[in-house]
Amino acid sequence: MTSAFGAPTLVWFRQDLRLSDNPALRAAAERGAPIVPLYLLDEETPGDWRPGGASRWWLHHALERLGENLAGKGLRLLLRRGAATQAIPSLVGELGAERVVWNRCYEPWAIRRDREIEARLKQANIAVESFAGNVLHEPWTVETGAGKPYSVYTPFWRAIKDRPVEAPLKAPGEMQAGPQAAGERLEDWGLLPRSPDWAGGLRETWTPGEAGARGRLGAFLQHRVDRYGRDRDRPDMDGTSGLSPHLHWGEITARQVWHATQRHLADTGGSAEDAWSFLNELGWRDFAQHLLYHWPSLPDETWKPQFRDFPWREDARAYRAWCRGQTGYPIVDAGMRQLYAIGWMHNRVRMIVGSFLVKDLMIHWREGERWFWDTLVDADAASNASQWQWVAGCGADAAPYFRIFNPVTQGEKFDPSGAYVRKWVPEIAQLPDRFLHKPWEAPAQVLQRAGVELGVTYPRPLVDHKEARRAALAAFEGVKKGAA
DNA sequence: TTTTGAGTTGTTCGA
DNA sequence: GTCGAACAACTCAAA
Repeated sequence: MTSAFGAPTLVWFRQDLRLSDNPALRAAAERGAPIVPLYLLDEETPGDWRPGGASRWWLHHALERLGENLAGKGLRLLLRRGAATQAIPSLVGELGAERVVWNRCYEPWAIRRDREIEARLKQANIAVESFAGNVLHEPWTVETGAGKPYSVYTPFWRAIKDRPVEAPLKAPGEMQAGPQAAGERLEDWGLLPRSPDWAGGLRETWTPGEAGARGRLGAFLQHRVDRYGRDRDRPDMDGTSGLSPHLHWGEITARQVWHATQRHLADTGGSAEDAWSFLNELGWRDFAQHLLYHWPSLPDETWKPQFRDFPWREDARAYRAWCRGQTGYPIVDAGMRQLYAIGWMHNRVRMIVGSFLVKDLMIHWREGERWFWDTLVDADAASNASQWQWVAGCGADAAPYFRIFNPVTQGEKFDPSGAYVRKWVPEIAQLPDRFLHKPWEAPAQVLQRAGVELGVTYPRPLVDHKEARRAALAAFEGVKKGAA
């Protein structure tokens, strides 16, 4: 089965669905041996952390694009399904491959899996090479003066911000194809939603794939990065990069984004402050990977032990109202509906809805984490877990427990004209600005003129924020005493 | 070892 | 309307 050019190399694609700046692919291409590119739908990933609905939609399209891009270089993407620890070694045998390469992932289940596969392959005398994954700096290369991992962001950032970032690699040219093996058809994986097809908003919003990622980065650098510091907090404006899902799936790398931003700054003399506040967000992304690598229980367990006894409430009705954007707090509902419609929510609003779930409703942060996992196209174990723990106040580098977002104040401050709420909560769009973020305070006449009937066309507030805040503070007080 | 300064994203209250 | 202080104490990171 081996070609005249020798035994093939298996290039295993995972969260690196791109050709450019792909160290594993690059290394395989440079060896000159024939290449078999593979994507494996891994059935060994723990059930809670298999791609959710929105992620599956993204993955489908990302694989289509990757397949086309590889075809352009003479390769055919092989699709398989199965338990990776079995499937990879057995495919290697089937192909007569003598080498397997991949780019690293940092989720605990991925690390376990990769170690096991590496051990099996090496036992069979197969060469295995792994390369840096999609981060600026790998998690173990950043440590405190005492040789320990960081658990506070600011010193972590100080430690990396001036460190050189590896220059991105070019995509390989034409490559030598390895032997054909029987693969599956993407359509048969059922990654796309049917009956109902809820992906309309996703299709209108996103362009999965390497070209889509590059396009987004280009537009961001051209139009938005120079105002990033101001606009990034405004859900009513198009002020963020929108790169998160592309970064998660590795259609673009943090290294590419880092260097492109630096180049933009050097070439255009744009605002350094704004550019650096964007680069700082890449720092946060690395920090989340760093935390997950060093504290692998982060997605499942409350990081600060004293919070394990926090009196979380079971309230299926309130949880459902939150998920569906029916809490009666317009900014919260707008965010949750945006999420459901397009698979993404503005970062500022993520904090507001998170604080509301955890502190106003006192529902466990893991419930929020789970919903986000299923509905976000950028669902990423590290970022998702660290942000939920942050907002709940129980994580590494947590928000102080008394930092409880007021959904009315936040709405008025960051969506001052109400454009965001009006877009996503159209049934109250006719309300005047001064009542838009607090419809329950509007006089009956104003409500009537706007065609709003509270409790009928739009819900009354699920809880009274002032009261809920008091209750949350009291509960946090209890956790503190419990620890003492 | 001890000390010191500091810590993403907020709110409320009272002057 | 605007401003500063209080909210709590703890732990991290570095000197």
